[in-house]
Amino acid sequence: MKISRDHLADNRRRILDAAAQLMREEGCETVSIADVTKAAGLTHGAFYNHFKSKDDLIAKVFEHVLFLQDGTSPFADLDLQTFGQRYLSKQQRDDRRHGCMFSALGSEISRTSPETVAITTRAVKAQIERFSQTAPGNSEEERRRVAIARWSAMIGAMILARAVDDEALSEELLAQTLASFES
Amino acid sequence: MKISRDHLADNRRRILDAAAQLMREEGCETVSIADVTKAAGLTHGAFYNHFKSKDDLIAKVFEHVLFLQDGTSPFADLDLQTFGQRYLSKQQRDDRRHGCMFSALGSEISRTSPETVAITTRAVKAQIERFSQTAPGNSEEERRRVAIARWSAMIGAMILARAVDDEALSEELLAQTLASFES
DNA sequence: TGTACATCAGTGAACGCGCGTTCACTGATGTAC
DNA sequence: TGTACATCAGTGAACGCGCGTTCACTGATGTAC
Repeated sequence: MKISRDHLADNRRRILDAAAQLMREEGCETVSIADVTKAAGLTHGAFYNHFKSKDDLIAKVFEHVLFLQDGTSPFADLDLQTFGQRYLSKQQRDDRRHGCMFSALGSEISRTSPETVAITTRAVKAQIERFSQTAPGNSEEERRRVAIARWSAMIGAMILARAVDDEALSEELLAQTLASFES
Repeated sequence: MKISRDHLADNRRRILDAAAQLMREEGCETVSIADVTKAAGLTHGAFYNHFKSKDDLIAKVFEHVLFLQDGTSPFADLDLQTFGQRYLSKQQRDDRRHGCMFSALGSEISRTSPETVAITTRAVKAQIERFSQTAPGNSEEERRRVAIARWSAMIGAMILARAVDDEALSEELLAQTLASFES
């Protein structure tokens, strides 16, 4: 059956939202198109009216989360230090579905399509430039260095904190990384 | 056909080596048992004489790389600063097959079996304790904090460096993270 | 040391299953008059 | 405004394919005498 144009755009957005959440939780490749369309309230056949392929969906999910959805994110306008405080928290660690793409899918990105890597590259550049503006330091170069090093530490610490089954160690990884930003 | 005991142990080791390399390159789940056994010079049926399941293989690969293979690794006995210099290099970035498990598979670890997560947890603890011994700082607590923060930054920077298609940016991510350790 | 036999790791066909993708069909929506 | 028709997004059966896993069979190895 044909549906209204509002519903069409809505269905596309629901597929993207569902895919963005499921992929962060289960991994890009592990999630199936049937899982995604079911979570969006559709059947799998509808998928190809919106996306060319699964690879295309992955690229569009990265674009959706890293650029289009950015305005609605509670992390959008934070300075580097406040971002770090919110990021290196138990809530973020335990909420993969709505968390950072880089800690949830980081090591999978280099295995995705060139399109996805290109979108990721733009996002990394933009994020570093944003963080450089509020990073501490006496020169532009130093602020950029601090922005890169601290953002890298956040991502690495979050990945390690999620990869261990020892709650005390997991919290220590987050807390000590945050504490190292005080200097 | 039956084979000698030397060959049996050798075949198991070759399966583990092949799996360790292929998984770091293509991801734990993406690699198939047929791929692994073929790379080890066997057929897929031989696999179940050595491992209970694919999940079992993944756990044994982590154990193999993180503990058993450790003595042969060129990174085994380095102090934190030298480790960082070797780690944050283009060679490491471009050689996923033989590189760090955490940057190659980091965001997949939390989706693996409890056995694999337990092995990873032991490895993270051991690595932090090792790095704490050579990290700079005036107290044991401070050295441990620096060890955690710098190791996290290495892993995050390597993941980002592999996730972008801009060579200059990629090298900057590695170099600036290493430069931030100079303080 | 030589022989006869039991052992068991490797082989490759076969299994059920879920995957990504296709497509004929449906029927509500949008449009032309 | 009302009617007749064209459009096209969603449905669900169907496709080929590769996956993890099983198993009867093979034949070199290890062992008992």
